[in-house]
Amino acid sequence: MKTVSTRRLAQDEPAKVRRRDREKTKAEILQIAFEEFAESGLLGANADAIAARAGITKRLIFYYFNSKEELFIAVLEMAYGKMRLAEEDLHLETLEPEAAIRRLAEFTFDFHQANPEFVRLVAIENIHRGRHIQRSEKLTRMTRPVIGQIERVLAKGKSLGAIRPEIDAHELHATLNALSIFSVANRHTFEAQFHWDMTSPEAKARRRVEIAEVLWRYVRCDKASAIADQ
Amino acid sequence: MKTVSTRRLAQDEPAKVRRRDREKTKAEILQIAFEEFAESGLLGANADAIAARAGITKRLIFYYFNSKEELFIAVLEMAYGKMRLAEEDLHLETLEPEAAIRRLAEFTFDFHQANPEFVRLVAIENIHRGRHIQRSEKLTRMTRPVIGQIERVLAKGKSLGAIRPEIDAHELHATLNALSIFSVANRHTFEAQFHWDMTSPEAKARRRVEIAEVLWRYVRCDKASAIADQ
DNA sequence: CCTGTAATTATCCAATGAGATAATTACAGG
DNA sequence: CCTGTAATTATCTCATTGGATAATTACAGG
Repeated sequence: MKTVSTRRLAQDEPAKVRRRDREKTKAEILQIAFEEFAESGLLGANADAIAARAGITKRLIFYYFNSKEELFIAVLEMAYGKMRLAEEDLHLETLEPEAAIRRLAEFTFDFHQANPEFVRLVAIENIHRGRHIQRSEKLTRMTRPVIGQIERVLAKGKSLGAIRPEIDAHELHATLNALSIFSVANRHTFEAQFHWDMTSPEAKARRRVEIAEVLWRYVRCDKASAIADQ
Repeated sequence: MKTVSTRRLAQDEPAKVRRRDREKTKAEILQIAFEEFAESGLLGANADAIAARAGITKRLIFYYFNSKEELFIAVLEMAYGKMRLAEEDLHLETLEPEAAIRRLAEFTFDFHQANPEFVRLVAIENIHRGRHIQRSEKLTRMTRPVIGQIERVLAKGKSLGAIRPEIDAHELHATLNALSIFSVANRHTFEAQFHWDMTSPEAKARRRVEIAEVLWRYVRCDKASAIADQ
C-alpha cells in the first residue's frame, strides 16, 4: 500500500525551481484539500491521500496546518474568499431594477453551477453545524459585498416604484441562494425521486430563467410591472 | 471504554414483555440509527453507539441489517416513507387555487422545520451523490403523492384563469422544496455570515409567509390576481 | 564555503471502528 | 417437558488513519 515513490506525481514543471517555496506549497495543499474535503467530507477526506496527490509527505500538512480541522477551516476561508472576489465583479448599479435582479439571479445560479465543490463544502459545513465557520475570525468578519449591492438595487427600484417597498435584502438573498444552491446540492435525491436529469444543458437553462422569473415576480410592484417593461 | 452493562439503558417498559421481538427490535434500531446518521453522517455514525443506545449488542445490528450501508438505506426508506405518509394527509383539492398554494407552502415549511433530522439525512445522502437512494428498489419506486396533488391544483387554477398556464408541477415542487429546505439545511453557514438567527419564532414565522408569498406570486396570473383577492 | 534555520521526509504509534466467530439463551410448537 | 430455531451476547481481529518523533536536506545570509 505505501508506494515508494509518492513524490513528484503532481509535478509537471521543470521540477527544480519550486521546491522549498512556503507559499506555493501551502497553496497546493489547500487546493487539493479543498477537492478532497468537497469530495469526501471532513471525516472521509484522508490526509495521506492529500499528501500523495500533492506530491508531499503527510507530515508537511500538519507542519503547516496543525490539524485536520484547521486545514478544513483554511479551506473554507479560501473557498469563501473566492466567492467574495467573484461577487465584487458584479456591477448591478448601472442596470435598471428588473435587469439587475435578473442578472443577480443568473450570476448566482451560474456561480453555483460552475462550483459544485463549493456548494458541497458548504453542505458539509452545515452538517457539522457550522462549527468551523464560527471558529474562524476571518470568516465571521468576512461580510458579503453582494448584500450591499442588493440593498442599492432595491433602494433604486423602490424609489422608481418598480420594486415593492417591503422587500428585504437579506430575505431576498436567502431566497435566491436557496433556489440556486438547491439545484446543485439536492440534485441527487431529487433526480432519484423524479427520474429528472438536472444536469442536462436544457434543464439547467430552463431552471436558470425559472429562478430569475421567481425572483423578479417576487420583488416587483403589483401594478407597474406588467405594463412597464415590454 | 467497553462498559460492562450497556444493556437495558433505553428500556422503560416492564422489561419482560418485549424481548425477542424481531419487528420491535428492528424498529428500535432503525429509529436510533436514524438519529445517529442524521447527527453524524454515514461515516461519523458509530455502530457501537447505536447498539449502546438501543440497549443491544452491535452484532445484532449486523444480524438484521448486514452492513452499515444497508442500515443507512433502511433508515432512508423509513424517513422518506414517513414523509410520504404526511403528504397524503394534505387535502388541497377542496381549496381555491391561492389558498391551496399557500397551504402547500406552509405545510412543506412546517414539515421541514419539524423534522430537521430528515433534512440533514437528505443532505448527507446528497453528499454521497445519492448512491444509496439509487440502490433502493423501494425508494426508486416510491413516487411522491404530493406531485399528483400539485398537478390537480395547477390544472384547476389554470382553468379558472388564476394560475399561469406555463407553470410546471415539478418545477414548482423544486422551487418550494429549495426554499423550505434551505431554511433548515443551510441555517448554520447563513447565520454565521449574517449574524441572523433563523430559529427564532419570529424569524421562522416571517420566513413562512415569505415563502408562501414567493410561491404564489410566481404562479399567479399577471392580471387577475392583484384585484381578485382582497 | 559554511552554517543555522526552516522545509521536508521516513517511520512509528495508538486509537478507532466495522465486521467476523462462536457461544448462549429465549421461546414456540410438538 | 423437550428441543430446534432464531434472537442475542461476549470477544476477537485487522485495516485504517490522525498525529508524533526524529532524522535529513535545501538554501539564504554571512
